[in-house]
This record gives sequence, C-alpha cells and structure tokens, in this order.
Amino acid sequence: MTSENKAFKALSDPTRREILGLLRKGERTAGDLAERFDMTKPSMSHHFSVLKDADLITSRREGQTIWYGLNTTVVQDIMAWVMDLVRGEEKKERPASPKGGTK
Amino acid sequence: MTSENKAFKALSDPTRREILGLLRKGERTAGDLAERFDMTKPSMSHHFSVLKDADLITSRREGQTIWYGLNTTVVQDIMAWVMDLVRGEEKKERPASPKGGTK
DNA sequence: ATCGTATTTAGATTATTATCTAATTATACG
DNA sequence: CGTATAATTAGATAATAATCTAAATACGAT
Repeated sequence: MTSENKAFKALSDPTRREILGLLRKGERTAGDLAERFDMTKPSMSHHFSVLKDADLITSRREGQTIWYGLNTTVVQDIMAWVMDLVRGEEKKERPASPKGGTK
Repeated sequence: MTSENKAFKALSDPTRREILGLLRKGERTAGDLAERFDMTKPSMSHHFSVLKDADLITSRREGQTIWYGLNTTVVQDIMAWVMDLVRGEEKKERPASPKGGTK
C-alpha cells in the first residue's frame, strides 16, 4: 500500500484524527492519550499502531511509558495533495480565468 | 456523521481520490469517468454517490448523461484541518510541559 | 409504445476495520 | 525474585465498506 493511501486511511477514523489533534502541541504518553477517550486501552493501542504504520506519529520508549509525537512529514504530503485539488480547480474553467495575464 | 468525517472517509479510498483528481480540470460524465477504471459501472456509481454524499462533488443531469464536478468548499475545510495540524506543530516545542503532569 | 444508451439501485458476497476481553511483554522497584 | 505499572499482542466478534451481477430507472429517438 502506498504511503499516501496508508495516511488517508489512517486519517479516516475520527478517533485517530483526535489523537493527532492532541499531539499538535507536543508529545504525550500512550496512557495520557488513552484516558481521554471512552475506549479501552487495547483499542487505543490499535489506533496508535495504525498511525505509526502510516508514519503519522513517532514513538519512543522512556522507561515503562511510551511517548507519541506528531510526524509532520507525511501530513505535509497529504496537505500537498489536497491543495493540488483546489489549485487544479482554479484553472479548470477553460475560458481565461484571470491569473497572470496569459493570452 | 459530521461533514468532516464524511469527507475524510470518502477520501480514504484510492479510487475516489483518483476520481477527484480527474475532476480537477473540469466536469466529466459518469461514463467517461467510469471507463477509466478497471471496475464495473455500478461500483463506480457507488463511489460517485459516496463522494456526492460527502459534498465533494456536484452533479447535474444533461439528457441521459450525468456530469460530475469537483466541489471545493469541503475540500477547503479538509485543507484547513490538515494545515492546523502542521501549524500547531510549529509552535509545539515548548516542553515546559504543563500537560505531561507526570503523576 | 418500443428500443437503445447512460446511469443508478437492489441484493448478495467478501474483505476490511473497530472494538472488546484475556493474555503477554517490558520495565521498575522492593 | 515477586509484584505493580504501562503498554501491547492475540484472538474473537460485529459493524462497515467495496465489489459484483441482475434488475430498474431515465431519457432520447424511432
């Protein structure tokens, strides 16, 4: 599966998007993240692993706790894809969209 | 289901993303779109309906053919969400950690 | 009305995914 | 070592989603 596809699939779940949102401001431990959701820890752990596999988060162990952090590199790829969609749309209407006086 | 969630779910399928990519440059008919994929027309029609339900595309009938077009309003919402993720990250490195609360 | 074309809808099947409980690993500490 | 804590892995189940074939709808032309 392509990196892009993994990322989009990972983003398709609201719980996972919320996890990413919490990581915007910095790292958090698995436990800290888990307790904010109405879901068992194993379920949360599954979501972490999906995000990790999509390279949307980083992880490091510190003693018995694991710290997760946002990895923006893939997020930026996604952003580029979405922006392309909008940008392409701007130049779609065949007759002279005003954009740098061509023609 | 929220609009955001519908959109992300719709975007999670590679076929649907490819459809959107084809619509960047302008409208296309259902048949024209369908023949570019190795998939039956009913399956393609299903994807159209998912995209439509997520408000990612518009549709209008012209005689017996249906024209689909990109609807960028929701795409922009998605873009905003993704950009927030990256922007938040930029200001994250302030690990004075009022959050970690290592208890 | 009948036919042909474009497209969708219905219903079934299969694959994927989210979630749970129970068990396991990893680490720290007495 | 034995116990407690943090987190994951395993295995099962139930809900979603993708896809197909067959049938139906919508429209235009004959």
